[in-house]
Amino acid sequence: MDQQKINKVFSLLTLIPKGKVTTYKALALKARIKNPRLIGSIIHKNTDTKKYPCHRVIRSDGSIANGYAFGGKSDQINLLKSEGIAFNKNSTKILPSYIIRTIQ
DNA sequence: CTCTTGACCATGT
DNA sequence: AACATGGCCAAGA
Repeated sequence: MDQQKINKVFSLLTLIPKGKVTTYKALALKARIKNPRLIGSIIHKNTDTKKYPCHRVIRSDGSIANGYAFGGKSDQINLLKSEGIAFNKNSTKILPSYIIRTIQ
């Protein structure tokens, strides 16, 4: 992986406003990465929750990814709820109005 | 160099 | 809506 693309991904993470989330696909498009899986790989290695809000990144269908390395899905959901993000009835998916599908 | 794996996605059922 | 399948392509073993 290019270091440039990695930096791009993390700088984009810092741009996500509190109370919103974005998707792996959106990040991949903006950072010119061809496979959205690579986004997950990148942010999994650099586990700096304090610097970068990796809990604000979700799948394109609105559900939470499996591999969150800080207590799993439930912790991630709680973090997002504490930021004011609402979920559906099962707490499995984020409501579409909170999701940024395209990054400016 | 060749496999296997993955914080995914779109499509079909 | 929920599940299965195949595709994707770069890292790592």
